[in-house]
Amino acid sequence: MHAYRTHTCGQLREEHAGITARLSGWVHRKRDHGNLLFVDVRDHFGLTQCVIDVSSPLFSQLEKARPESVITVTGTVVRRSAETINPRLSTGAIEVQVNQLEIQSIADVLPMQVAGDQDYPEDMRLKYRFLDLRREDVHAHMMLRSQVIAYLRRAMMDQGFTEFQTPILTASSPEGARDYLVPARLHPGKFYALPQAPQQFKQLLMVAGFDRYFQIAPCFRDEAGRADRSPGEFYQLDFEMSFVTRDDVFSAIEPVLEGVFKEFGKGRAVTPAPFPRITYEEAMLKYGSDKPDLRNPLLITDVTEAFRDSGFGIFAKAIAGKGAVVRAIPAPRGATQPRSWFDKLNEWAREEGAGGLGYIQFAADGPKGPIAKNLEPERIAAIRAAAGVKDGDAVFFTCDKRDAAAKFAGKVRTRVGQELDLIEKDVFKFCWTVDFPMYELNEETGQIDFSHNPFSMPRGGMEALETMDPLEIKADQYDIVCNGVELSSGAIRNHRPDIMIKAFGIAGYAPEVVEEKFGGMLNAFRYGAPPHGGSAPGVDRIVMLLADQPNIREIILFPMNQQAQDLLMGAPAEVDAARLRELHLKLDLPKAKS
RNA sequence: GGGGGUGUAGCUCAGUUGGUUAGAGCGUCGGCCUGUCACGCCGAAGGUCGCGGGUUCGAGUCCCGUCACUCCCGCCA
Repeated sequence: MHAYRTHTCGQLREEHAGITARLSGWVHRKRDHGNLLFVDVRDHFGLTQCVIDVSSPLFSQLEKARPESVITVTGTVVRRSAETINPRLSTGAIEVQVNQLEIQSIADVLPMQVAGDQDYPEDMRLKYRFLDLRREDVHAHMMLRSQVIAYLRRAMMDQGFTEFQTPILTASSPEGARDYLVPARLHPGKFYALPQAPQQFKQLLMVAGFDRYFQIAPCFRDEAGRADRSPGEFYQLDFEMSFVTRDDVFSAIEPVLEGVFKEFGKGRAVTPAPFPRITYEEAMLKYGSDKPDLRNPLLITDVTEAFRDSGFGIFAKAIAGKGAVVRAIPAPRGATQPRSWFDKLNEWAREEGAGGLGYIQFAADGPKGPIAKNLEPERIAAIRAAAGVKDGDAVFFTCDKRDAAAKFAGKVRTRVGQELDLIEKDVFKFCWTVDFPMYELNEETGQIDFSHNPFSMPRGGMEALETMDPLEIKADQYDIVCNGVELSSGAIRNHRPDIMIKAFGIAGYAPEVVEEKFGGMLNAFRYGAPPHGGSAPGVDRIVMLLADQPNIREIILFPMNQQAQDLLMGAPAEVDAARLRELHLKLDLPKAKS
């Protein structure tokens, strides 16, 4: 039995001419001239053209091998004549003249082609993922993913982090998303939960004195998918550090992120560390989002005062009545856009659920548009100054309660930036969003709720909790954002039981409840806990950005569809009655739809 | 849970105000072809037009319902 191959399909060059080589791989494409047959043999490494003519007894055998059959060919490597060299192929200077052939695996007629760049429906690609993964682009994305993860591991170790595996079968988390549950056979009626993140474990590792931990961590959440969000499971670069301030966390992770985007960004510019820091408040005002896309040069400004008690009744009434605010979004050169452009955006605004989208055009012969007619000239001048626009520009307005106006202004900013082609290209722009509010007012209940992570340290610690208006307290919490994509959120954690009980008290939790729900963590913090903090950038998101893919399934090997089904393996699936009995489970299914 | 889009050959799609036998490209199968590399040329097979109901002399086309996929909202500390 000989070896399957002497070379890979991406290996042979002109200097190999004259030798005998054996290649194994898939029949990528055949070009059958009747008496002369070219076969491109493909493997993980590349493509090599093999050639055989009708005088060979193997000719008809090879002619019959369908695309994607697996074959081994042996033959002489020959230099191609000058006019037949294929410069687009790394092996294009040579070809292999076949004199032995083995067919290892015959392929049936394919449900989807591997060669070529035809699009296929998502569900077919997932069902035949093994074929899809053979395709050049998809294959390359998975290699990129692997290389990114290898780089992240090295970079984190270089920063002094140690990788640990934390449990997969663990306890249900009391807050956050829906857990995936696993029935515990040995404990009837009880369940394990899959971790939504190794949050508590990594904090325990800090208490245990490991100083700097990281993990390419699988995370499980039973929530709906999105194009950019995998349903079910995803991976984070989870890390945590002891004895650190926010600045220490930033300076540890910034070089890792800058490095991975430089290494795999194909020459695209990357924000150099240190990344800009934007407070949550500033982000909501200027960018209309807590994840600002800094590639977009447009900045939102507040122009509420220019409309207060003004002649433009709709806004003036909203300001006086429900305390609305007005935000201005500049549209450079917008004054020269036709009426239809504004109508189109206005229609879009209505589809987005806004009342409409007001605007002023600053034309050479004066302000124009429905708002300008009803607004005093000095007010228009004030808007113009505030928004920082000049003749020839336009300004859009959103008017609503503070949060809604800010968020919609953010959408307008994005839309106008796209419409006017203002978004910078071929660049990765990073920033930190910092100082998230610790609490927010629940509009339905009137109660004060945690705004994000209840385990973050409030900025100002116990003193802030005791003296400040809860809605004014900031958490020492931060998001890392790249091109408007939230890569992760992190925090300096609250490692003090007294501050934690106080913090939960403000959100309406009695001390006994906190003890009952988070006793494990609290207990650990009572025996000497270092101040600590960390974050967890999403690996899938990083690879998506690097691969420039809008859909997360393009960069995951075996993704589930939006309904959280694995079409290839047939998961989830029913289990037989014996298994259910063993687990002490009885099904109580919803009535089938008739 | 809610909203939008899509659904015609194995795949990508076209299909006119509702009209007679529903088309093209890729793929498959057969024939021809000794320098192609998306080989070329000739031919063939392949369709319950997602499914169900309705309107109509007549439905791929219009209406209602339903299912599937996809995108978005909710959700995702």
